[in-house]
Amino acid sequence: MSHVYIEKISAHEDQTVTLKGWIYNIRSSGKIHFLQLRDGTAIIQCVMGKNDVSEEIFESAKRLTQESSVEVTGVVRKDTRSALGYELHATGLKILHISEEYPITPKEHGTAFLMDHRHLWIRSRRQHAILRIRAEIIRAIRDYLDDNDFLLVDSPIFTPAACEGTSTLFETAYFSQKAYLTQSGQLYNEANAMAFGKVYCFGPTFRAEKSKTRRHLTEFWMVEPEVAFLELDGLMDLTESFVRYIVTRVLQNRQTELKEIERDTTQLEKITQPFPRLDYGEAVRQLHALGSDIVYGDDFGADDETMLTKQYETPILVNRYPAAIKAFYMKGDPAATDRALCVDMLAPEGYGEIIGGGQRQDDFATLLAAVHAHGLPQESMDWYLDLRRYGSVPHAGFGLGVERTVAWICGLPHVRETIPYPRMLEKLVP
RNA sequence: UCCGACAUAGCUCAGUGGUAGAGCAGGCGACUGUUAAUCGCCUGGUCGUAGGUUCAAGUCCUACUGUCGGAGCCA
Repeated sequence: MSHVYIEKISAHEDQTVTLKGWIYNIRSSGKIHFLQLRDGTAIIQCVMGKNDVSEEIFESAKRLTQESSVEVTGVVRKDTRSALGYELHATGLKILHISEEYPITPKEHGTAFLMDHRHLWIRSRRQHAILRIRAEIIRAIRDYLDDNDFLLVDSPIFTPAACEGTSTLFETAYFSQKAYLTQSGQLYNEANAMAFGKVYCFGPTFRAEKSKTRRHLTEFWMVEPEVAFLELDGLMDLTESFVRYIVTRVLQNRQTELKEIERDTTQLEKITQPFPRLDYGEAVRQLHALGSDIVYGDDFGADDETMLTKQYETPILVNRYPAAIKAFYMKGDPAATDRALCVDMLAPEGYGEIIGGGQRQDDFATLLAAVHAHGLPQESMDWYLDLRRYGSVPHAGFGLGVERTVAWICGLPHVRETIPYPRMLEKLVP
C-alpha cells in the first residue's frame, strides 16, 4: 500500500492508499467512527464503519486521543459533504502512539496560553494557513529578485557597530571583543552593490527595542535589495513592482489558505492600481486637513500613519522625509536641503510601514561629516567610507519587513503569528 | 520606559463581603453520516504571591510578580 499525502489525494480517487499522520479530532456514533486526520499537508476525514474493519481495529480506534499518531489505510472516495472533496473509507488502522492529554483543545484559548505552546499551536489549521502564506511570500520575494538579475549576497549577523540607532543593539561576547547582532545588512549591501551591481540580502535582523506593539519583534526577517546607478524615482518603481508581484503570487497560489483565515481578498486585489506617491510636505498637509496636530519636521506617529493610509486603497509611497529624522547614510535632496532622498511604503488598512529605503549618500566628504555628526566611530566606518573613495556612484536600496508584510496580506491583528517562533520583549521560550 | 486592564479547575470564563460554579478537555456509558457532533454519569480548586481591613475576603486596600492592550521607537 503506497503512502500518499492528503494534499495529493485527488490523484488517487477509488484507489487504496495509506495515510500517515495525527488525529486532529475524532467523533463516533457507536457503530461508525469519523477520524479527522492531519498529515501536515491537509486534513481529511477517515470514515470507519463497524463492518468495514475487524472487531479488534474498530475497538482500538476508541482509544485514540487528539494528536495520537497513526497510519490509516483505506479507499479514497469523492464526497461532496467533505470540505476537501474527498474522504478515506478506512480498511485498516495502525496506532503508532497514543497522545497524552493534548493542551490545545478544539475550544477557545487565550493568546498567552497559545504563545506558551507555540510548538504545538503551529499544528492548528489557522497557523498552518498563515505559515504557508509566509512561505509563499518568501518564495515570491526570492523569485522576483532572482528573475530580475539581483544576486543574492549574504551579509553577516555579527557586526562590529550599529547602522541604525545604537540604543537598539543586542550585544554579545565575541572572544576578546564585543559584537552586535545585525540590525540591517544595508552597509554591507552597499559594498556588495559596488561589487556586483544589483544585489540583495535576506535574513534575520535583531533590534533590542523595548517595544510592546502589534508591529514589533526583536528578531525579524528582512529582505534588502541594493542597486548601483539607481536613484530615488527608480527605487520607488522597484518597490511598487516588487510588492505588487508578492501580493499577486499569494492571490494566485494561496487561495485555500486565504479562505481558511477568512481574509477579505477584495482589499488585496486593489494593489493592481498605481501606488500614490506623496512628498513628506504633501503628507503633512493632508494630515493637517484630516485633523492631525503633527508638526512639520516630525516623524509620523501611529495615529498619523493610520489616518493617512486610510485615505487610500493601495500602499502609499511617502518620500523625502526631513533629513534630521533619517539615518546618516541617506543622501540629501538637492531640491530641498532639509530633506532626504528616502521613501517609506505604508501598507493599507492601518498596517503601517512595510518598506523603508532611499538613495544613499555617495559623496565622501558629506558622508564623513555625517558619521561625525552622529557620533559614530570613524575607524569602524572606514571600510564603508571606502565605497566613496573608490568609484562612487549613485545607488539606492530598501528593506522590506517580512512579518509586517505577512500580517498585512493575511489581515492579522499582530505580527506574532506571522513567524513560527516569535521573539518579543521578554519572550524567548519556546 | 510610560499609561491602562486583567490574574478563579488542564483550557475559556461566571462568581452582588456569608457553603467554589459552567462549558470544553480527561474517565465510564449510549448512538451507523458526524462536522468545535449530541446525550447521561464521573473526576478535577493552595481563587498569582506576600501583607492588611473585617466576626467573615475569590470579592475591599497595599506592594510585588506575570500576562494582555496602547504609546514612543522602528521593518
